[in-house]
Amino acid sequence: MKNVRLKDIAKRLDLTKVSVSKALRDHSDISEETKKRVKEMAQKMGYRPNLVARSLTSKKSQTVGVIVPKIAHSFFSSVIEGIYQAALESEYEVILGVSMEDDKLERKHIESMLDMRVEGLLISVSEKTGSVENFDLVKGMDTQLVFFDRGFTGSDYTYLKVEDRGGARKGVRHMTEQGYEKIAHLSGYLSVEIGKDRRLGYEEAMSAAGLEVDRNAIVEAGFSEDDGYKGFAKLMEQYGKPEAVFCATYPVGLGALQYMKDHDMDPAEIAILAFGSSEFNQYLAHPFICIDQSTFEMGYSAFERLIMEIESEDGVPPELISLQTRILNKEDMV
Amino acid sequence: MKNVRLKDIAKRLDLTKVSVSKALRDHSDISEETKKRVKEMAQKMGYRPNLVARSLTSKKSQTVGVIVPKIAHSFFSSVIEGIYQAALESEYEVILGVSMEDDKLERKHIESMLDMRVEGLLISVSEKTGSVENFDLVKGMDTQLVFFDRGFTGSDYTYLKVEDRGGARKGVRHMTEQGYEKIAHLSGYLSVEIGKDRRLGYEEAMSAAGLEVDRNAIVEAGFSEDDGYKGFAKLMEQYGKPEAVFCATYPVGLGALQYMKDHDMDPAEIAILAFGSSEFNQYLAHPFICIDQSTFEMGYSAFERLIMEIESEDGVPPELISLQTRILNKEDMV
DNA sequence: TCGGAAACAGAAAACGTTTGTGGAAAAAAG
DNA sequence: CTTTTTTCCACAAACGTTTTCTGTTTCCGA
Repeated sequence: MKNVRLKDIAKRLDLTKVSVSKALRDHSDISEETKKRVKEMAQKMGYRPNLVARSLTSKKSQTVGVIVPKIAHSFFSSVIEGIYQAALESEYEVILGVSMEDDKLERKHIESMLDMRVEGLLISVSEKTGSVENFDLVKGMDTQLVFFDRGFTGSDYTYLKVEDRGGARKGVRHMTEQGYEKIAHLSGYLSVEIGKDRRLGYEEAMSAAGLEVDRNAIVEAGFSEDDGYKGFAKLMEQYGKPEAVFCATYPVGLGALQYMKDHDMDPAEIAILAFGSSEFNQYLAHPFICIDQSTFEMGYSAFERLIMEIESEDGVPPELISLQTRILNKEDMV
Repeated sequence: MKNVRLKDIAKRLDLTKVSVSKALRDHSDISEETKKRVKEMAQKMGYRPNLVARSLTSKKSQTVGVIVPKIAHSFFSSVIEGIYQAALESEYEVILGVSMEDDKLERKHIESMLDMRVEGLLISVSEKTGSVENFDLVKGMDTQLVFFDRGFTGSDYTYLKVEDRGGARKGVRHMTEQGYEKIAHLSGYLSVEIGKDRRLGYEEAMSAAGLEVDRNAIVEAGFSEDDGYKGFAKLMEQYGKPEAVFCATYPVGLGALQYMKDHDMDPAEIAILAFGSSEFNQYLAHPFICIDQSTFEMGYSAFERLIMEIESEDGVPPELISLQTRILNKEDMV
């Protein structure tokens, strides 16, 4: 009753394990009659195929690895949900690893996953990962690699990212169209690609609207809540109160909000436009206007793309895929 | 350079694959000298052990499966983070499956995971899973099963849950001690264990404080945001405005809050006590008082426990483990 | 100088599958 | 009837490891 193998079924039916294997997989070698007998016996004996043995012979693990910097963060958990939705519709299992923003740990995960012979890897790189060399290991193996959200533009791998520059432009234009003029910007670190791109989008939209791009209206804050808090403080000091502020990320927006609360400012007076979104947005006393990154779709598409690369016979050239953003206003909050 | 096997290393060094295998694992059969040579060659050739082959012979996959109803939900993503933290400190990889609150899908995941020969399963059951029979499959295999958060009390498996009744009691007592008297309750479904237990705790704390348990002050709402919205509406109708309301879950609290916003009520006038918590709580105009379930710890402990059961030689009796809650006030919000 | 232990390495078998080849009997075609 | 084809199944080998068993040297003490 326990740990039934093909051999055990075979013995009971006076067949060989090979025939049983074939019968279970509906191979044409086997008669309908026999197939039926085999399947019934397998059921009765509680047979469960051993996928690790199968992987060994077939050289296919039907498994992909996913590595993210963190989980308890609405952006990633939503992307992951997209990944899992796509996985569900595929025949692959998913091994998830969390790098906790650490390149050494990221590397460790890659190694284990390669050793497990995953057929593909879906990675959003850690903050600390300096270069694409961290992934050279993959080259020696029959494993496809696809980056999502955070990756390397010039690499040999497909990379799905949001269209930062265009998204920022769209968001800021939305504000100018509403009549806002004194629009400040708490940017991300300019050393990071998305920080730079979002800022470029901001500048472009301001210029396009015929508004001056005031150096003092821009503060290089960072990406976290804490960065937002400090950045907003600096902004108040060097620029004064804006009508609206474009924040590089949702958490940065939260930090700014916190500053206002702590300093008895009325959040109603300053509109916040944030890159990113959160399902909690509607509960804020004054919800942000969000440049939504369609996180779920990113996960879903990234997974689909990876499988495509795995299953393609003769290699797919790597692509840089930019996903469109959309503006979430109060009205169309979920 | 690609797909190097023990045999390949052996050939280059004029050894057998067995010796190479032993050398790499520091077996005492092999001289230090040879070990060094082997390791260097392995490194040079880019050897990566094949864990699926290893699993097959050792009958240990060093892998556990985790099944949760959903991911993009702060409760679960935080528990998962705890699980991953514990996994990191262990030698096991984690395969994650999402049941999307569906028992059929849950079952499908269990089957695949068993077929992959995971050594253990960590499950928070779906809403739809009626009985523990959904897990009978596990019995036939060498796989340990541990429930967390949602599980079955009378089963043959260890179950880690939060101490709902005591937590609710503690929370409500906290309110009565602050002087609140008209405390209403939006409960979860009473058919569900945690719904019933939290309500019992509420009633006990009210009685203990010498306050009347008013039937009209209790509405059986549910667990979601939507349930909270409707439940609060009903409460207003049948009971009127309370001084405080104890919500069965954090989302229920959000629903109630939304109702207030939609009906021009001042959220400041009604304190919300919620079972559960959220990292966004501090950004609400009037943060909830939370009965925190120490989600991270639950994930961490559940994983630890599972590994313990896997590695114990001669079976561990199943346990019902209750985790303590703690009250999060505005002051000690992170 | 002998006996025995320690150090080192190889051979064979096993883990549970799948794939490929071969072959006997039955069925179809001539 | 023979020949050919088809149907059905068995056998052997392979996937990349680890484990157990066996064997050869070397080294040491008596």
